[in-house]
Amino acid sequence: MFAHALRELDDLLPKGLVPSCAEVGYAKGARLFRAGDKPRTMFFVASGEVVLERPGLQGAAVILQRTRRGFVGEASLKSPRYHCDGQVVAKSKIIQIPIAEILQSLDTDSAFSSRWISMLNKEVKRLRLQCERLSLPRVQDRLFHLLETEGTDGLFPIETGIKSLAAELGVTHEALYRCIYALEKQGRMERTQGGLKLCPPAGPHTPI
Amino acid sequence: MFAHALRELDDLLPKGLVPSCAEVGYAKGARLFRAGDKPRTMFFVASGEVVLERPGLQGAAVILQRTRRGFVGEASLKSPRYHCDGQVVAKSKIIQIPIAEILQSLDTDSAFSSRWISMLNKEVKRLRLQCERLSLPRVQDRLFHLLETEGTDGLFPIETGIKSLAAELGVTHEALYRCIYALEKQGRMERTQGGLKLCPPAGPHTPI
DNA sequence: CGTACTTTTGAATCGCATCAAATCTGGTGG
DNA sequence: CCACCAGATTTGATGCGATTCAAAAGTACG
Repeated sequence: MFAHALRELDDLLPKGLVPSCAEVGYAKGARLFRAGDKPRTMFFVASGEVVLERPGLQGAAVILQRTRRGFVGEASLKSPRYHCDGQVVAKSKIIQIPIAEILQSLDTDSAFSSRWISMLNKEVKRLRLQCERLSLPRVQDRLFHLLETEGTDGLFPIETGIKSLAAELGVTHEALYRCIYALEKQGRMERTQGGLKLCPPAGPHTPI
Repeated sequence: MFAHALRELDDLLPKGLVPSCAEVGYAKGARLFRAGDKPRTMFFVASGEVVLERPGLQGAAVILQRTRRGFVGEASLKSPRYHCDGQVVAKSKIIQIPIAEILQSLDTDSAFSSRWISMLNKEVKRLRLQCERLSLPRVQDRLFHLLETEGTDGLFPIETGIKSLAAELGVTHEALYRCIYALEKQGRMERTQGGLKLCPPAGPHTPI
């Protein structure tokens, strides 16, 4: 059994697989794996932050994925070796699940296989939303898009602080702060206890 | 059997399922489905462009996904109803596959199930890359990221024109054009016949 | 040969990144 | 309990780069 926050893992994995999992703490700067390594365990970031990166042709590192919560590189589930490095960039707690056992369960447990597909479906959906969001040129539009798609009734909880939210929106925290302030002043948004709330647009002729 | 471009569908689907598929042409403006409809067929965009959208709280439509090639809303595979509209925004050819048959095959054909998972894995990988790309603030960085991650040896084919590429990068076509021009002038990139090519950085001390 | 679309170029404006720094916060050890 | 430190939050000033609007030139297609 994992902590409350990890209910999703509990619900996803077959009961028999849970005992094989381990929750490991990592310090900032640790490395989960290197390019070339053979994938043996699947990593699920419970808290903290992990990036997958590899050196680019232009010298600078190219970031392939940045995860603050969720699986890292499920796509390597069936790869013989990693094509990138897995770096821990903030103090993290990470659940490790043996890949061999996952693969075997996927083959033999069709209910698990079905849940796994559902999980991937949800992930695909979420990522597409995020892509559309990041395509919006202005911070304000990205924020509205976030609240409208990920919030519940225009209410969106901020778990990990504005800075982290800004990173998710692909903007600087300064820009996000100023955007929120401006929207508050216009009465289009409210900062509530640990969250953001959308105010209904006061349409000139809102029908009853 | 589908056209050459659709080899991937041929390879993915079980043989028995292919005859149930239909390739349908759509005009710009057609609607594939509405929010509330029950999903009955899966859509695979062979050419053209489809968007999934729904009205946002702020009035304007919120785009959930924009597809020029690939599945539209696989994530609705197991949903009882659509939560958005599927609109054809450019003359398109779309393959339709009955959902019931897919679900049945997934349950009974574990090899197909495995291929389906691999397909989703690839999609997740691709989407994560795109998210990272869109998080980069400057057009130039997005372009480099694209060439380094999706290109082969720094060579990237432009199939559908600069305008479409610009949309994929989340920038205006004007900005993209100017960016390419500037990089060419600096000798860091070349426009080749129907594609872009990265020039190796002339490091001050490149070892032989 | 005209029409629709893409490509290309220009000019003006605006929003965000960037750099800097003050304030606030929680946590740590003296 | 207080002094201190690391990190997050907040505010300010500046410049760059992208959007936006406009329009010319090129191109595919019926």
